[in-house]
Amino acid sequence: MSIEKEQEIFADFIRSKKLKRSEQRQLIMEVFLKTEKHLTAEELYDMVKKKNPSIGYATIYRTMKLLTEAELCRELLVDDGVTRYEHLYDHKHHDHLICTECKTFIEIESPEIEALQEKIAKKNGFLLTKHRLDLYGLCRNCRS
Amino acid sequence: MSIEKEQEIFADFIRSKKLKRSEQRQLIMEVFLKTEKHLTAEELYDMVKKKNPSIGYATIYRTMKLLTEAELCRELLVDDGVTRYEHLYDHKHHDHLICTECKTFIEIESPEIEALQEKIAKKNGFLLTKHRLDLYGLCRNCRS
DNA sequence: ATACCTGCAAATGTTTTGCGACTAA
DNA sequence: TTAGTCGCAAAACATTTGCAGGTAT
Repeated sequence: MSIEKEQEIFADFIRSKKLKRSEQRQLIMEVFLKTEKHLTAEELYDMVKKKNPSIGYATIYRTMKLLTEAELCRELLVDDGVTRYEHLYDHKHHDHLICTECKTFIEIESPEIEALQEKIAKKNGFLLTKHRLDLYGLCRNCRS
Repeated sequence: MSIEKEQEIFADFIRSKKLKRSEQRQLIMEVFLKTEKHLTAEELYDMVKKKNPSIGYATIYRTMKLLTEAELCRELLVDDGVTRYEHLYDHKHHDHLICTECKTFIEIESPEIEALQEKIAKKNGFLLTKHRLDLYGLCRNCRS
């Protein structure tokens, strides 16, 4: 899975905002894009630190904010109080099935649920801007 | 709407856990139960402080944990990072429609959505323990 | 040369915890 | 009397920010 398109989008974003490219941002972006997981800032920090031991937490957070702004990343807030980051580019909207034991994230999609949500919002006079559906439970392995 | 039944449940809970009754817990419980809103710890603290100015934050948090254990309260985690508390006793399971502007919470219920969730969980081999559905948007008043 | 960036440490905001004094049982 | 409880201040935790020095354009 190539990450070139995303890198290009980020480069454009940096240029359009009159920001600068930097080694650190480049590295953090690569680590994030090459890992198809829902990573926490800490996990990202640990991975990036291996390639650049002088990196600071602040740079991780600041870069992830930029990637989020550039729509390459989505911040995921789950019930354990730690923000996770997931790929957004070329990913359809989806929700999550989360194993509370091993923290596996499975992405799910349900047009039927989305339709029902719209119906409920409409009935209550709301203009829906976003939603969040997390299903928590035990995965096949952790049920035993 | 009477709160006697809930008070009785809490008294039983306290007894069964070999804890003690106290003025502070009684007061916090009353303030919580008499307010049919989704309160934050801070809001609760402010309200309780009016009746007992010496109350501390820690007592609010500790008491709300007890009420949650006693199943009189549910902790609600929404995207602004602040925990809110809502009544649980005699309240059916429900989700929320939240106005991001005025922070109005509307409780919603959808057996159809719940059924679809179970179906998705089953398909993925998950044993569902809980879920969370928040719909964010603008309410009728805030749309203008 | 002029922004912008970085790492660090300090600050933030929410929630939890340790502790000595206090109080219900 | 002996647990449990309280309020306080300090700690914990994830995240953000100010700053002085460094870097891309």
